[in-house]
Amino acid sequence: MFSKSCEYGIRAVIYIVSASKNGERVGISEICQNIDAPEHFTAKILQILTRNRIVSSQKGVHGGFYLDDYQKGLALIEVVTAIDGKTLFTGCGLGLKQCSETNPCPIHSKFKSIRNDIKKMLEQTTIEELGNSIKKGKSVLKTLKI
Amino acid sequence: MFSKSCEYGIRAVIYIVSASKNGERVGISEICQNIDAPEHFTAKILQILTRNRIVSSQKGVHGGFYLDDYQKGLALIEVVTAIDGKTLFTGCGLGLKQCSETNPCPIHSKFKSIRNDIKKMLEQTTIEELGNSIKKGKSVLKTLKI
DNA sequence: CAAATAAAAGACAAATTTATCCTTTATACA
DNA sequence: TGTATAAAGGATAAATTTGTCTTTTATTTG
Ligand code: FES
Ligand code: FES
Repeated sequence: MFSKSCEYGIRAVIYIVSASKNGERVGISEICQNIDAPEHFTAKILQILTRNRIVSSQKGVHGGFYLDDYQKGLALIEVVTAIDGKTLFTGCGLGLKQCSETNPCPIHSKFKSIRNDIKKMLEQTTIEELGNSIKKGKSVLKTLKI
Repeated sequence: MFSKSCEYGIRAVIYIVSASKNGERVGISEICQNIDAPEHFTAKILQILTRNRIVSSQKGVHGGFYLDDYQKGLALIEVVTAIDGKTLFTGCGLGLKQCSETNPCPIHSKFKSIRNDIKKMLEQTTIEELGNSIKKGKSVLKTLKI
């Protein structure tokens, strides 16, 4: 569904929101420990999100990553499109060069419906909402004991 | 969503069903020309499907691939699981080592719902049904002019 | 200003997926 | 029976994704 990069990216932003009380910044090593992701690789993904103004960052002492109020309200789809692009929402389910209404593949109609459901879900879900779920202990960002 | 292998595999079986009138066999090169897929690679995917008894094959003169009546009635999910496994239907949307009801990730509930929709769709769609759509000219298996 | 800190960036490496080529095996049919 | 045919299978290669390591840049703080 999502690429590994995207999975790490989503987990990272959710962790940042859930962990940074009153504008505190969260370092990359703390993030990766808590979401069980490779540090340098995840750092690169956060660079993408920072360039796309989905997360904020600060270098130097007491630096780290954080989300401002506007960014917290962003929907998950912003994170996904920044990392994986929009192929998931526009591409053909059978890999035809382009999804088309006039020359559809055999599963076009059924696939389109699912594709739209995914899009809708990602549009309706905010980063903050998921962060709150973590804060409340209602969900986790890494599998506990293997 | 699906791997390239799976996309080729699905398109191949649909083409075979749509093209083999009265039990005729279809050769790999004909298949690949009509679904716009790499020949040797697709051949390997059809080997997997043949080993899993989702398609039938015959070596030698007048040999090729075909589906018997039972196979035509198989649902698309058989093709997908044979090639991509069942991760799409059981795995965590955020890539946690395992999807769990008791320790869910923040999007578990919403993702599970979509995952089930995909599964249901693939269970309810038969290969034959999609082949008929091609036969009737209602859909295509490759993008015409680029 | 100098030192310490942490993200940004670039280069490289491993792993996986996708793709190609060549040989072997089974089958039909002349 | 032997030859042509087409799938099966094995080995290899290219491309992409994922992961690691090192250097550079920006920022804070003393
Ligand atoms: S053409 Fe395949 S999903 Fe639209
Ligand atoms: S735990 Fe993530 S989808 Fe179930």
